[in-house]
Amino acid sequence: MPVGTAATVKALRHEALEELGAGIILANTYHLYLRPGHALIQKMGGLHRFMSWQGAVLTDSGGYQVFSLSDFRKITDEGVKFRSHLDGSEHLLTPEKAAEVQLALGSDIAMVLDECIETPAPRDKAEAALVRTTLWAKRAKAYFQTNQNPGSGQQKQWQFGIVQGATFADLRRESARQLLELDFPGYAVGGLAVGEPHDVTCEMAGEVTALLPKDRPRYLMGVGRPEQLADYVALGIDMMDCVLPTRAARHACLYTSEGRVIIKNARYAEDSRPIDPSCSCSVCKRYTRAYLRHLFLAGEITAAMLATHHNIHFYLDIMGQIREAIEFGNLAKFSIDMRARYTAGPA
RNA sequence: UCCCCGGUAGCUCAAUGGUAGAGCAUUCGGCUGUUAACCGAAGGGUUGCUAGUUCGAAUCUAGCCCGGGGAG
Repeated sequence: MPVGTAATVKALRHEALEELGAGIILANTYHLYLRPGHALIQKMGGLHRFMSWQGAVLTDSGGYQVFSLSDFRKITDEGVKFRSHLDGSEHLLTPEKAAEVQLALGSDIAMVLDECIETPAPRDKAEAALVRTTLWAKRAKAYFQTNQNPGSGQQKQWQFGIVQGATFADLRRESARQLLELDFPGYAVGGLAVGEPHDVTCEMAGEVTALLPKDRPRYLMGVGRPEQLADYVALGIDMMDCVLPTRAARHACLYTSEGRVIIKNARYAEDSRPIDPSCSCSVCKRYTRAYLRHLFLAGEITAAMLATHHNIHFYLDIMGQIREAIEFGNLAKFSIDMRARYTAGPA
């Protein structure tokens, strides 16, 4: 899922997303609640109609902002008290409020509010966050079920639970067990890829996917690097989202089949090759590295647009290749090849 | 011809007698449920030139060069 926090995948028009075959994007409850406000979006006919996007939308709950906006918040069992990063105003985000906002937005998949903590974290802190996340999931589900309005002709929304437990395998398992009792239509694994080594991420994800039902979506939140995606799929992960392809693109880092290309580097000044010679995206078909580099150095908006287009194509193409590899039974080999190409470095 | 203002990093400018700095640019890193067209590091100086005063001058003095303005 490309990330479109503020109801837009930065630097990409929906036409481009459709061309790229993006079927679902991720938007953010916290950001849309602050601006333009869920009431306004509801008045405009819901998130899909408001942003004119016919694909699916998953809304994150604001749980990650509990972690990333740590200077601006205070957490209690009731919820999270935030100071807006926009104007400093105070807001209380509770599990019920997060569900309410997402119902108003009308996203296809809503996430429960969770408490995401940093790693490495002490065990007592991880336990507390786990307990609170389950408590919040219970309340979020109750609110969601009571207030979902199937008579309105609106499409039915799904709500996913989120497993926490930091880097403790037993806590991860316990968190999964507690959420399974609540019977969500899909489950996410949260609080990973926040600084711990990749093999720890995999170990934790593996502990959880082993317990979650195979016939419901299993979503690893916030990952990952290109060469890591196949590892997660191999562990049973069905869904992922990541800002990396879009953010890195705006910062002049392009992902290619031969590794990362830092397009601002002087070595590309007279490089007439496409970003990735073996890429079939419309940017690679038309533009050279030299031109892309020029656009970045000149600070042109088009640089971000073209780079983002390519990186999203690259990520979605990897997912396509992973599906193919599964079909042919050689996912493990694909994963090894991918990592080898990335350690080899760019052309 | 005279008077005034200025000349410091590639650019725009700080530093009023005591170790010459900043922003931008350049080069190179980083970015994992977006506070992020962002963040970090590095390179880059005979302070226009020449003399002088001083323990010590980007800073004070004189002359010259260059730019801008004014007077005639």
